[in-house]
Amino acid sequence: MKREQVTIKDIAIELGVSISTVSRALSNNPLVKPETREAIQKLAKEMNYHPNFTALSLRQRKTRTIGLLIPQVVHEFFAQVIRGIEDVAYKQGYNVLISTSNESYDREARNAEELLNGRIDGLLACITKETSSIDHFEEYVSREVPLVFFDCVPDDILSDKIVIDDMDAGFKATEHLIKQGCTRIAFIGGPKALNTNQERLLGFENALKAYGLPVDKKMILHGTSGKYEEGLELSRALFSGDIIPNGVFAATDMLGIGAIKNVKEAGLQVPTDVAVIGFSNWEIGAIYEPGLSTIDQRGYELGKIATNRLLDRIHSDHQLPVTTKVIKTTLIQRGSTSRL
Amino acid sequence: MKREQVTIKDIAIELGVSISTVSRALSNNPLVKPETREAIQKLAKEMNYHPNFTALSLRQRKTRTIGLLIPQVVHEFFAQVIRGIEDVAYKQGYNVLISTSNESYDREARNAEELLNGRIDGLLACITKETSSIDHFEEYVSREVPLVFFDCVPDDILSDKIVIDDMDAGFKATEHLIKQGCTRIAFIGGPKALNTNQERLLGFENALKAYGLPVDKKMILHGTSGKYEEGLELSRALFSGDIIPNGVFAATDMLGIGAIKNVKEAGLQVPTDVAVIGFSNWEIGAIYEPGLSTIDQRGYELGKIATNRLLDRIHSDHQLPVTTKVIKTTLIQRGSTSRL
DNA sequence: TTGAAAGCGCTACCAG
DNA sequence: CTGGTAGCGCTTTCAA
Repeated sequence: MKREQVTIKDIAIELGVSISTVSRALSNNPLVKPETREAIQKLAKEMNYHPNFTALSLRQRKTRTIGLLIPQVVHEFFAQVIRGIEDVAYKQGYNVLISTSNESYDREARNAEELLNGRIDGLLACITKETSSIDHFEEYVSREVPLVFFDCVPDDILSDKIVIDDMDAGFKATEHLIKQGCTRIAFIGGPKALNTNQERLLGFENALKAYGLPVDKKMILHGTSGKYEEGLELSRALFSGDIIPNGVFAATDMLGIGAIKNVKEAGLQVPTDVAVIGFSNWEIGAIYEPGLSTIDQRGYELGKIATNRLLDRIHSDHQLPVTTKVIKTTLIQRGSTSRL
Repeated sequence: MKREQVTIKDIAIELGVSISTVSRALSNNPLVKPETREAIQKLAKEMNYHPNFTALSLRQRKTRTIGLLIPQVVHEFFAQVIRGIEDVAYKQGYNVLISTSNESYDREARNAEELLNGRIDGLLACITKETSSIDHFEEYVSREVPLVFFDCVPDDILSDKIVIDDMDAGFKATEHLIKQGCTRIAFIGGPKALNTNQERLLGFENALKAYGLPVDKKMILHGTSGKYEEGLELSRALFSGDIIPNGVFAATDMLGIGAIKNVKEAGLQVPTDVAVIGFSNWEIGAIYEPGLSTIDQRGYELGKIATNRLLDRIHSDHQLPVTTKVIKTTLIQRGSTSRL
């Protein structure tokens, strides 16, 4: 049915030489006589020869493909990460095989196992919100298949990790609110169990303590999705309590925007009555009114760094020591916290 | 260095049987004696055997991988498309190899050629804004490698295409503005050469004509990026002209939001003075104030339909007729056009 | 019911 | 400088 791909055998027959010679000629092996080589290369071009990728992979035991395992794609942060990965991978002639778990632990585990069959040279992974057991990654470690985690990483695994300094970022965000004169600051975050979320909260609490402000558990609320609607709800709960906050640190931009919306609906002014800072630096925050102050999560850099690390590991002929790289974030101030 | 993957040969040696028997046992071939089969399967599990993907691909001449060639990932529409593709692909046991062209024609061409080496079973592609020549896709057609275009598709190629009905959508959007009482309606769009953009403009003009409104070339402006900042600029140009529009059809949501922002800054009210409708139904439009009316571009469905079509083609043992599927869009009305 | 052997497309070794 | 051959891991015919 389908016209088959041209193989070196076809070229060899056509020219009456051996396959070995064709193979050598095509890889510019100097042992081949120049005329022979040119004739072969010319014919190869004419016949539209492309080396068969699968055969090459099998032979050389490498696929020039890296796997990417993430919870979702419809997410500005992951999209940025993918762009970083693609940019580095493309330059080095690698392809990216994408596998989304849809925030499902089972799908993540299944995908991770399936990719462990020699089809990728290494894996970049970000675990889901609900991932607790990491058995499905242990075999990468024991088989020494290059594996680099980024952003949401498991604690107990001997593997490279690239993360942003969530605690430091949480501290900076909270400190910023304090310096803008906020005295009653609330935290609204994503899933309680998520390690990035925990770190941001820790930074929040540390900042309050550092500046002598009380840490009030009633001012700390957790959601599940980290989305806009949840921001609205959590904010409603917050502003119907005993103590009305005058500052809110939201662990995601969408929560932050939901919070602002609620505050405005409650007849309060942002930032005068309540200052709000988000987290991630999504495009929407710059466009929303007022502009949302936020922490830049640097997805693009994260993707690039993780990929470079993975490729280093892939190309290294000896075991590299396992490292955890922590990336510092930057604070972006916009209208939602500009009180002074 | 790395601990090798377990192969059927290892199992065969361990059990003192031939590799053929192991192969058969693992594929549940009924010819194998039950006890032998069970012993083999048990050992395979114990040894953590995973069939080598590359060897399988080479042998069976299929990779269970589909290629995806898109201009960018940091784009809500493409993210939705990818989600649709992944969902269908995952269910059918296919993996997705992603290749972004970064809106560069050269990179698109290079990627397309590189993927034509037997590493994918078929390709899903959306061409870039600047793609004119499509030589790099012709070989897919001549070699009968399954190829399905979606969204931005080339005109002159004998290949499946899945597109949304941009002209109809443009008509609907404009008609909606007219029915809301707009009489001087402007169009702001992306690159003039982009076929989706042209279709939307055509629908716009048709609607004006159908309702007896004049088509004024001064009220039609094109940009290059389709982004927020461009919306601001185009809108500024529009509102500093002789005729002040009371309705704007923006060919992307970001252009629409830029336009709204500019209108507000100019001291006019949305939707009372100027009604604005966008295109794509990005999340930001629902959150922005006022909410942006828009056309739902149905990226998720587009991705699903395109993938199903591609897989049909991959699985079919005879040449399927080439089809173009046109998907109807739906209008979503929000505050930015609710004048009545 | 099992084994031997060919072959998918390619590279690399060993002879000549 | 060139050809023959083995082998990457697997399936599948053909023989036994």
